[in-house]
Amino acid sequence: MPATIHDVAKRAGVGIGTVSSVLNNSRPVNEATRQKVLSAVDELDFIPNPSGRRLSMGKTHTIAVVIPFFTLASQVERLRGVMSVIAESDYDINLFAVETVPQRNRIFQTVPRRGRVDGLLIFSLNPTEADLRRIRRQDIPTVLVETSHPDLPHIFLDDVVGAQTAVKHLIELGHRKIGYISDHLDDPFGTNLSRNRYLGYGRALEAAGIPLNPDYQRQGWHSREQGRLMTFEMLNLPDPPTAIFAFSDEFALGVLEAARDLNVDVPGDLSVIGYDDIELARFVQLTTVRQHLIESGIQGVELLFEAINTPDIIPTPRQMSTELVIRATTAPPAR
Amino acid sequence: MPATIHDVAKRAGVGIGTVSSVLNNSRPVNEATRQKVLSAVDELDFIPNPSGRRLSMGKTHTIAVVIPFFTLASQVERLRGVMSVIAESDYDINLFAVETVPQRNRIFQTVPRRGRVDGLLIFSLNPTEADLRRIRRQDIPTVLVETSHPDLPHIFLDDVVGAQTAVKHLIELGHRKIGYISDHLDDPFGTNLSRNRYLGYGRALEAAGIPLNPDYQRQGWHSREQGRLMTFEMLNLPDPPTAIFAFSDEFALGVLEAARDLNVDVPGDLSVIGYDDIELARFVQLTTVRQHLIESGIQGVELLFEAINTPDIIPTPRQMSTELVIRATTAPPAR
DNA sequence: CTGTTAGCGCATTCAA
DNA sequence: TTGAATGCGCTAACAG
Repeated sequence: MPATIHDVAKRAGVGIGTVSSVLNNSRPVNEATRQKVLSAVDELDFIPNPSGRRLSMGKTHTIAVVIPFFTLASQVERLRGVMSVIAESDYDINLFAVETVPQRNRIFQTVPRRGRVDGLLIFSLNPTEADLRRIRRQDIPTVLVETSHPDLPHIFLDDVVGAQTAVKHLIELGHRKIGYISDHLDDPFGTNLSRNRYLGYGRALEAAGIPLNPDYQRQGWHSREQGRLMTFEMLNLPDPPTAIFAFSDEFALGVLEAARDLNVDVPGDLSVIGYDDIELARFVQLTTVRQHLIESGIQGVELLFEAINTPDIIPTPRQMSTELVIRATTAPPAR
Repeated sequence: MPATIHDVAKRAGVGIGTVSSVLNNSRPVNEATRQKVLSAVDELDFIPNPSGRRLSMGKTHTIAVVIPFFTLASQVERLRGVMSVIAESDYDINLFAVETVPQRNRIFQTVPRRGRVDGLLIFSLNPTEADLRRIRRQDIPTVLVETSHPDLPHIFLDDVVGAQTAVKHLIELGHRKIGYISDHLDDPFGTNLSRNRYLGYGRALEAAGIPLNPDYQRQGWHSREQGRLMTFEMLNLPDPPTAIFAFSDEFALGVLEAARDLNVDVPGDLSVIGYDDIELARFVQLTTVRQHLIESGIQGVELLFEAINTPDIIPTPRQMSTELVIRATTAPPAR
């Protein structure tokens, strides 16, 4: 039904090679015939069929973006960064949201394929050794964002230091009873985000000579609601913490919600600090650790384009800074 | 580099037709050869090249989702609904974010093509007559969400009624000075969302015999910040409104922010009502008009799949209800 | 400068 | 039940 290159060629009275040449500027064409072709293209509203093109060129002009926890604002902001640079390019973007482990495995097995996509942008997930073998064998450019691997270009964010900074801030304010609310330390996806931030938390406490208190640690599935529930438990302890460091802003919002429900004043009776600095954090005046989410998405695609355009060269990973943003949810403890 | 169907055929000692048959169950195959093929597939980690497949079958197994204002939480929630059903299907999803008018036009011109995608899901945007002609000529299934067109299947949301309900609520509380903060009534994308909600606003006022006051209307670009600025202006009026109906929750958040900055008590001195019921609305206890965002995304794809699977039949549009959700930002006026 | 042809990887028909 | 041949729409090499 749609016009093909043959239709255009016939209408312009030329061969298909000429049409292709005009469209791709792949070889010089006489200006007169060039115009004939162009008007035929216009009249037929012709646009080359991408599948034909891909098959012939061996490139898909498509990149896949793999995103776990798509419900989280932080992931969406990263994606936003990606979209902004994709829009300026002539690449298409294939979106893969992963919510379950089987889904994750299926995606890692089927998506990184030459002929399917030209590159892979993976958020927050660690490829297994098997995944890596496939990626290497298929020789498909792959960039990690918010995780890292020695063999793969990536946008690195130092979670350990980020978390440490946050907790150090609380300690400097005078807190000694500091809770940590997070995702499961060994999450089913093999992510090490929770663990790294936990490490930073531990180091900050250790540096201040504060022993770890298991009561002050809770883990649950990513969500504001879970954050709220865990906070309830923690605040109902006989000796509740005076401050809570949340794994993410999402969790931190749940903490704030719980505090509100329990009439616990923030930051008077409870200091709260989040992680990510999603847009909303500013709105609720949440003290948090900024991740430059949008920028991480932008740099991720940039790195990926580099990898795609310079085969045999693995772009050097980039490290992105993380910084404490002090707003209105942290203060010295009541006494 | 990646294995092709020929590699598999050779390794299994069969013809490529047989391999294809096994993979697609397209014709009966002897169990023994079937097993030979299957193990060859396994050993070579073979997955058919989508481009070859698409070219041969004339279907892409891909749908495009066109999303304006991707920065808005409401749009992301819709997309979330879409992703949840896509994940269960064997379709790929191509994402197109539109932020500018030229971008919009380019996308409408190049994306709705057979051979490019099997279907089109459009959020919040109205196709022009020219767009429609192309869609028809290319015979490409297209579903509209949050807008409507008599010739296209769509998920319809009655903005006029939704807005009217919201403003009626304010009037019933006793308000007579009610502001409307929105996107531009004639937005450059040709959307009529702002205008429809404005219509509902006007009708509610009219029904109560309250004259329209131009001072109580402000328009600006979608964003919390714009909402904040417009609210500043409005609250600085000699005779400021006692209630504000915002075009979206996003704007409403800006209103709340402005009120907070000006020390105007909500809902004591100012009632605020939004539109959409994004997840965040519940968190800030915003009274709003619920849109069932996620569900609208889900139903949108469902309709699209229907359209794809039953050619020649245009699925009947679906109407989704809209409902007032009263929370903590609305109350009777101070005096 | 331009027309013709081969081949990209696959599904599918036609023979056998 | 299966192998070989054809064509999907395109780019690029080849031949003029």
